[in-house]
Amino acid sequence: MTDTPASETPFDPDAPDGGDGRTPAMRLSDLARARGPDLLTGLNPEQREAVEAVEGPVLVLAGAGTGKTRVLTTRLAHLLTTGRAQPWELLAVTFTNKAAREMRHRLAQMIGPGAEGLRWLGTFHAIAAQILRRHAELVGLKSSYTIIDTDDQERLIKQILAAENIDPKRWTPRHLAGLIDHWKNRGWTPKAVPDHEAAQFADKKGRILYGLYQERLRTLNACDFGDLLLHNLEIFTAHPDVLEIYHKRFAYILVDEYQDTNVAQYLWLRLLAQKRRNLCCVGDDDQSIYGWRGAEVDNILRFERDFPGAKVVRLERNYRSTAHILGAASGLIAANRDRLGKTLWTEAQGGEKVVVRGVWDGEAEARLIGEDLERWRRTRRYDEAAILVRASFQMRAFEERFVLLQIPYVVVGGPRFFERAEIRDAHAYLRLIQSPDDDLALERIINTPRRGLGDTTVQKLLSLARSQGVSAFRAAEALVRTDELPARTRTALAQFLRDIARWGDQIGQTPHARLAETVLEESGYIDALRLDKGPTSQTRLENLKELIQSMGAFESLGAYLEHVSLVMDLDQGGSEDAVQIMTLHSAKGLEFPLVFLPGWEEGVFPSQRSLDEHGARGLEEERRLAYVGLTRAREEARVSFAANRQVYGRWTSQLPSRFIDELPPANVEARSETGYYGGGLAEGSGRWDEARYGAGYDSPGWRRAQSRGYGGGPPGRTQVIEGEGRLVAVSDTGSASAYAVGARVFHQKFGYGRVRVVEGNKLTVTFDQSGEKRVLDSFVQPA
DNA sequence: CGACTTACTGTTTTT
DNA sequence: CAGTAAGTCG
Repeated sequence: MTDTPASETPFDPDAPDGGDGRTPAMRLSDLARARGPDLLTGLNPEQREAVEAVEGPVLVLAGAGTGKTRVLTTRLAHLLTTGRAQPWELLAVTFTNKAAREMRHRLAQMIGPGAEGLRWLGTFHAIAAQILRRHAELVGLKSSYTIIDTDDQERLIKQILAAENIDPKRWTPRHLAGLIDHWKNRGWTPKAVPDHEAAQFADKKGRILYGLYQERLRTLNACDFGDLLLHNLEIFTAHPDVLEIYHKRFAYILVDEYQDTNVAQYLWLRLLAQKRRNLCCVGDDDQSIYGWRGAEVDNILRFERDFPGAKVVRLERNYRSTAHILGAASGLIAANRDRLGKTLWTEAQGGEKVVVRGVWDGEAEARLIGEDLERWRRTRRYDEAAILVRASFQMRAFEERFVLLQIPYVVVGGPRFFERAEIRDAHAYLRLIQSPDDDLALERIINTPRRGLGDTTVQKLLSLARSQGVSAFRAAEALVRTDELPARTRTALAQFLRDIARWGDQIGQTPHARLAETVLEESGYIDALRLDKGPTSQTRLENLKELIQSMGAFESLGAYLEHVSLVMDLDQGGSEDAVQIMTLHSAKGLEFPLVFLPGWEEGVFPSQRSLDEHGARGLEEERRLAYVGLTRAREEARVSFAANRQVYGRWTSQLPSRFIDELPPANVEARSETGYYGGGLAEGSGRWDEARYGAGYDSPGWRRAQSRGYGGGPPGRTQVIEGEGRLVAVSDTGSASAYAVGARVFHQKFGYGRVRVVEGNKLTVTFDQSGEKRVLDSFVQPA
């Protein structure tokens, strides 16, 4: 993200945006005349409507796989080529850098290099940061403010808690950081936080602490991610003249993934759009999966109320998946109450049904999927397949299995490059040499590598700094001129200060990548890492090398640091043929021919925590997550669940997810692996070998019963789930359990126990060895 | 100040 | 179970 210097007057209509007098728009309209009509050809009627509804508020409800990005980019291109707007008059906001990059790229394919002129295409945060740079003084910051990450944020809060004598064990810095984040997401300044919210932390000190934190940030000339938006809101509401500038500037506003906006972002958009009302929001309420981080589905649900006369366009024609996959996904999501309602359809005929399979445990699940993948590989590629899990702890079983089978895989998402400690350390050095007053950077690396400046020294330094009202660096400079410190400490500190100053002097003279190298070498950081015989030290050295390499692409050190603070994202070059393993969250927006959806078990998916903490709302979000998962599949989706799973080292008995019951039977094939594994029933006890898992599954009666819960189904329906020639689960979905309270039972994993509670076919059993568990009655046998 | 042991605590993720 | 963070000892 290249930034223009703050000194420029960007709002002058004659600003040099276009360059040589022939503005991009003129070039673009020439282009339009040349090949105008083909921009809209190939769009279906709804897509076309969404593109051409140019004036006034528009809400585009774009279901999964309905060509959302195409509509978005075509709309931008359309605005430009028809001459309605100049590139710099378009505000196009996304959530991720990836999405912004993608949009710019696709636009460039449509209209050529003119796409470069869209200076206001970017993430909410990047655009808010740009605006804040220009008006920073209005909220008490300098335009050179730094953007701090969550690490710094927590450290700062920790200091504040310590200063306020609050027990950091009872009230963790992370907890407060989370609350403050939440408040900022809602657009609340300290004053605006409602009492009942503020009272949540440390005996009603929440508001005060939030205020102190904001104060500290201001003195450090820093802000966190939430502040970028919040400060924008403050500026816009307190300074109508500034807002006016942007009203003039932004002729058309476009928002991607509108269902993910939080309150602050919503207010921001509303302020910017209220004058011209040319706001087009694209989103899908059914794919809102970020409620836990502040997204308000409500924003999309009430769009028409907020913008009276809004045009609503539904994109429902899906170009991605087979009819069965769509049917399964639509059936599932229909169970949600809070939705605007869309029905995906496709002209595609045929295709496989969604496969649902039950297995004994997590290991068997990994084995089964491994085999599927090997079979798939005979005709297709590994990178066409993805495994989408609810939580990352599920990944390990697959990784272990794939290493064994030598199936190549990549874990997408994982720990981020810029979040690694060594990268943050390197950045802290660079930040410090650039602005020595950056206390957070100083604190991070003053004793990294160890140079004898421990906790006591740092504490002394910080308290001195606070009492003098100066930065820690300045305080240190004063301190080494006194006899306050022990001789050794004093020498070490003096040396450190001299180093920082010396490196600082080299900025602008030494190329910044080279300078970074020098700093890491001369500080002893590299040496310390070389001496470290830990298993990760080698990788960390390589990471640093990569960092130095990537710096070369930037104009200056400042430009580089600005970039990393906002774009914590690196292009992941993944061209090898490998199976992709990732969370459902990180799969949003992607698609794969073959998708595995393992771990569909109560407690795992839907996640117990979601249910506990957010009740019905949490469940609906989990269901949307399931919907997102299914709709990633182009050709085949395979859901699985295990009867037993090891979570945090403990074995737990699992119940199939309620989402499985909610899949329309017509689109599902409940596959027993019996035939394939050639096994009969290991210990058949008469009633078990009669039915196959699939037998009763398609019956509407069974399904209706299921959706009401396991207890109330038609009598006598038996569900058998098998794997590897051995009986893994039998579920009597019909009549009440054959077991009575007090009965002695045996379970393969948990051993002997006594039935304590019977609810339909679910038992609560007190096992002699493993304590109380909830199990399906079919997992146990009379003892 | 640094190495070692013990207690604890575990979703989802971007910016 | 497994990773980390804080606490204890030399």
